[in-house]
Amino acid sequence: MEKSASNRTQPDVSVALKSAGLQVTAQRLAVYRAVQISPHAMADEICQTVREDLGVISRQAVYDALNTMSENGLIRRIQPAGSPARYEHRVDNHHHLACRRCESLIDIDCAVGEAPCLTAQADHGYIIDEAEVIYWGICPQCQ
Amino acid sequence: MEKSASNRTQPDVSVALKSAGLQVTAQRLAVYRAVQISPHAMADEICQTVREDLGVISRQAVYDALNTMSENGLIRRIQPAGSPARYEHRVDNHHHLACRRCESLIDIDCAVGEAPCLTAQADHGYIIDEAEVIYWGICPQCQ
DNA sequence: TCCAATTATGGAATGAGTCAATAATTGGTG
DNA sequence: CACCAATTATTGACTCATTCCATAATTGGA
Repeated sequence: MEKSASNRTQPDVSVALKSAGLQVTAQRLAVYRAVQISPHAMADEICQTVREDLGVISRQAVYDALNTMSENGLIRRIQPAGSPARYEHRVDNHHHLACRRCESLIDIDCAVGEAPCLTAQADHGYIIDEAEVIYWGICPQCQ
Repeated sequence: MEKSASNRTQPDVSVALKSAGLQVTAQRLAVYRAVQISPHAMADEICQTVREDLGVISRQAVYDALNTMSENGLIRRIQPAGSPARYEHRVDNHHHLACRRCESLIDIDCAVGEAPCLTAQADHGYIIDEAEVIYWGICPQCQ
C-alpha cells in the first residue's frame, strides 16, 4: 500500500537527502532508521535507539537531523497537545488517533480521501497546504 | 450566532464554575475575562492582562485557573505545533486556521457540520470524543 | 464564628528544545 | 592527491513554558 514515501530503503534516503541539497551522513541515516523502526517516537527515544546503533551521537545531532529531515519532507513531525514532538517516516496524507489515557498514537487514513480535508469551510484568504487532524479518544486497552 | 457557550457573562461563568464544583474566585473570573477579551492568547499574555485588571496575581494562579477551567469545559486549550498553549472561550465545535509565517490563528467553523468530523475512516476500537483540526497555511497579510 | 477544604502565593525544579562556539567531516577544485 | 571552503557534529550553556512543593490566605458550610 505505501511505497517509497513510507518505506524508504537506505539508498532511497541517501538520494532524498542529496536531492534536498543535504549531505548524507551516518548520523542522518541512523536517525532515519530509528524513526522508521519506531514510528511516533520522540527525540529522546530516537536518541537512545541511534546510540545503540552508532555508539555515540550528540543529542544536538539528533535534533538537527530530525529538524532538517522534517523541513525537507523526509520525515514528519507531529506534536499532539501535552506530548513532546514525535516523528514518523510516513509522509503521505494521513491523520492520527490519540489516546487520552496512555498517550498511544496510531496512524489513521484520511477520512475523506486523497487530500480533500484541505477544503475548509471558508479559507479566509489563507493559502492552505495542510490539514492536521488528531482524533482524541480512549484506546481499546484503556477502556 | 454563538450564545452561552461562547459569550458567557460573568454571572454565567460563576454558575458554570459552581456547577463544576469549583469555587468562584476573583482570579478565575478575571482569567476568564482575559481569555474572552483576547482569544487565542497564551498564558503569559493572559497573565499580563489579568494583572492590569486585578493588580496582582501569581503566575501559578493563572496557570491553575486555565487548567481547571479547561478541564471543566469552561474554556478550551489549543496547542498548535511550535507554539505555547493558547486559550479561547469558544467551546463549541470549531477548528482553527494557522499561519505558518506569523503565528496568527483564527477560528473556522467545522467543515462538515454538526460533529461529523468525529467519524474517522476506521476507529480502530477507540472511543473518539474529539476531532482536532488545524489547517496550516499562509494568511493574506503574509502572502 | 469557626474549621476544614479549596485556592493562591512564591520559589525552586523539570523537561524539551535552542543557541553559540569549536571541532570534525565532506566533497569539489586545482 | 592534497587543499579549502562549506557543511555537519559536538559540547555545554541557556531559554522558555510549565509543574511541583510548601506555606499562606480565602472560602463557604456547620
